[in-house]
This record gives sequence, C-alpha cells and structure tokens, in this order.
Amino acid sequence: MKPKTAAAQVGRPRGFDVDEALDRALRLFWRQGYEGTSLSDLTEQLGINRPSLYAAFGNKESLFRKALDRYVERHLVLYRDAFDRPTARAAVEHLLLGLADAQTLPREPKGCITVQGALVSGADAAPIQGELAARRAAGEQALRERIEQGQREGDVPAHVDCADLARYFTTVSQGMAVQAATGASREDLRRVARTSLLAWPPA
Amino acid sequence: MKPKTAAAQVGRPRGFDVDEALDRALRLFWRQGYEGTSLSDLTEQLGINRPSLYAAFGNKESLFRKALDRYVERHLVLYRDAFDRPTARAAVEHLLLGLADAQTLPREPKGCITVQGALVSGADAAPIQGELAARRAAGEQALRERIEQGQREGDVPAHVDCADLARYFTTVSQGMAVQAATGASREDLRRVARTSLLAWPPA
DNA sequence: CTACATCTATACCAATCGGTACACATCCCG
DNA sequence: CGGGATGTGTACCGATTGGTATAGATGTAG
Repeated sequence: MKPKTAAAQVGRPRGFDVDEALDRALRLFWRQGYEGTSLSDLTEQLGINRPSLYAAFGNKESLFRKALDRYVERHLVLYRDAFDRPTARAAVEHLLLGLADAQTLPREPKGCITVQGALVSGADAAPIQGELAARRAAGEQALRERIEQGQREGDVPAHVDCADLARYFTTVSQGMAVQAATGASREDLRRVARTSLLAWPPA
Repeated sequence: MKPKTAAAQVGRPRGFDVDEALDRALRLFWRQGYEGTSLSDLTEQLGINRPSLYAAFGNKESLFRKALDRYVERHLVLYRDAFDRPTARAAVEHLLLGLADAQTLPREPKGCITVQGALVSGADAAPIQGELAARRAAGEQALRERIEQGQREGDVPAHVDCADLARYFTTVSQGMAVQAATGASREDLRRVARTSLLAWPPA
C-alpha cells in the first residue's frame, strides 16, 4: 500500500483557482437557478473549458453540490452567532436581521440559493430540488432546537409550541428570500423581519 | 370589410377542449416551473400534438401566460372576498387562511405558481420571470390599498405604515408558498398564518 | 357532389443540452 | 535528457430543446 500523503504536485498544474471557480459557479446557480444555468454559461463565466471543469468538479450536479456546500458553510457562522445569544428571542432577531443582510449583499445575487436554486423543477433536477428542500428543513430544525433550548432555560413561555414558532420564522425568512430575489431592499427586509418579531409570544 | 361576427364553425372542429388543455398546462407549469416543463411534457400531458398546440395557444411563452391568466383569475375571487371584510385585519386574516387552502388543494400542485413558476431563470425565461414578479407586486399593492382603506375608515391605527404592513403579510404568504411546495400541510400553513397575525399593530 | 376552411399527424429543422475522446501541453522525478 | 502523471483545447457525441413544413383528415357552405 502506498503512503496516503500522495504526491501533491505531479503533472501539469491547474490553470485556475478552484475556490474562485466554485464561487463563480455559486453566483451563477444562485442568480439563475440550477435548471437555468447551462454548462456553456458555466464554462464562459468561470473561464474554464469543459473537460477541465469536469475533471475538477465532476458533472453539473456535483458542481452544484460543491458550490452549495460553500454557501451553506458561510451561513453556519451566522446561525452560530445568532444561537449564541442569551435568549431564543434575541437569537431569532439576530438570525432574521442577519438573513436580511445576507440576502441583499452588495455584489452578490439577491435572495437565497436554497430557495431559488430549484424550488420546483423537471425530473432531471429532482435530486437537487430534494437536496435544497433538505437544507431548508435542516435550518428549520436547528431553529426549533434553539427555541426549545430557550423554553428549557425559561426565556420562552412553557405553553409555546416551539415547532410552530420555528416554522413561522422559517416561513418569514423564506418569504424574505422571495422578496429579495424580486428586488426588495435591505431596509425593506429588515422592516419585515422586525415586524415578524411582533408576533413573538408574550410572557 | 368582412363582418366581425366571423364564421364560428367552419372547417374541421377541434379534437380537444381548450379550457381543459389550459388547466393541464397550468398544472404542469405549476408543478415543474416554466423552465422545467418541456414541450414534450406538455404535448404528452395534454394529449395534443405539437402543431395543434401551437395553432391554439402560440408558443410556449404565450401558453404559459394564458394558463397563468386562468390561475390569477381564480384567485381574484379570494382577494375580493377577503377585501370585502369589514376591517383590514379581518381582510388579511381571510386572505392568508384562504391562501393556505389554495396552496394545498387536494388534487392540485402545492404552492403558488407566481412564486415557483420562475422565481429565477436563465436569459430565455426572463420575460416570464418578470411577468410573475409583476403579478406578485400587484397582489402586494392591492393588499396595501385595502389596509390603507382600513386606516381611512379608522380600523387601522393612524401611526401604521400600510406599505410596510402589506409587505410583511405578502412576505408571509410567499414564504407559505415555499413551505407548501416543500410539502407543508394545510394545517401547518394555517398555523403560520395565524401566528403571523399576532404581529398586527395593537390599537 | 365540389370548394373551402380549419385541424391533425408525421416528420423534420437548427440550436442547444450535458458529457466525453483524444491529441497536445506542462509539470515533477530520475 | 526521458518517462510518467496531470491539465488544457478542440472537436465531437447522441439526446433533447423549442418550433415548423407539409400532406391528409374532417368539418360547413354552396
């Protein structure tokens, strides 16, 4: 058996930066959706020709998944920051306002790729559609657990149904993504987020 | 110049019902989105071959628009019913609960075609994307005007920003569409709707 | 019946889709 | 200088895309 520290640099080196290429692919999928982005769009925008793209990332579907991973990874710090707040309500407020910002970043596509990447699709894109649905469900589940933690710690009233509350705020954040994709401003979204918080259950 | 009451029945009659074909097309676009629905999907599902479809409805884009018109027309009665309620708050409540039902009809695709028909897209579908955005904006505008009416009539506090409130509830309804497309139940959506109403501005 | 208008069916179009074969270029190792 | 491993570029693949030409089928009008 050969050593696992395989030769790092053998053969002709890559002519492009893998991470930057992934970022560009992410932006394309984000702005046009999975089905709306063609291989020609990708090769043109990444400045890479087709065989290089396939050698580096596999097929279109696996390229999307790799780009999506980067996207989700960046959002994890937002969730972590938010959930570190002392109360569930503060966590939700931080999360929603943070999402309002993330969905209206100046030089990035507007909205959220987990919503607009493949909300519905034809049969070919069904696996991607399912993957995105699973990511959204994971976010909702994480939020629910944070609210349940608040309930255990006493800052959320005992009578509250945490699953319902998590679903409500998740729904608001997904609606914000639709609004962002349609051109709503960051301030618009932040107002929506703050209004939604008025529904927080009173003590 | 020939009389405008053109011969109604001359030549070989149609072998299919136009309205039923439009309904089937609507369901396809609704479930798979504009880009995710191919001409082959359509001809197969409608039981019509290609030239007949083009003769009756024009190209794919105009077929989508005709199907969309039927969809929107059906929702107009919901909006009318809701807006006839005596107060703005009752109107919004009726509207949101009605949308929860409309997005989870038993034998229909889940969600809302104005959201999932083409939330984002490639360049070809940009006109459809814009059309759907315009329809969503029209719904938000109508809701805003109903809330403003409530403000004039005194059932909405004078300090309330009606545009903000309309945007908030529109955002909730669009988030509900995302949830519905992902498989949320009617009861789930109704609970979300009722929770969102807790944010209604107190008198 | 014939003449005409309309719809249907088959078969096709150029363009694009996602994906790949293959020759060549460029690196490290010896 | 090879030799082997890897990446790049061109040119291509079969399948599918949206859309149409054309011939035949089926109706009304005279």
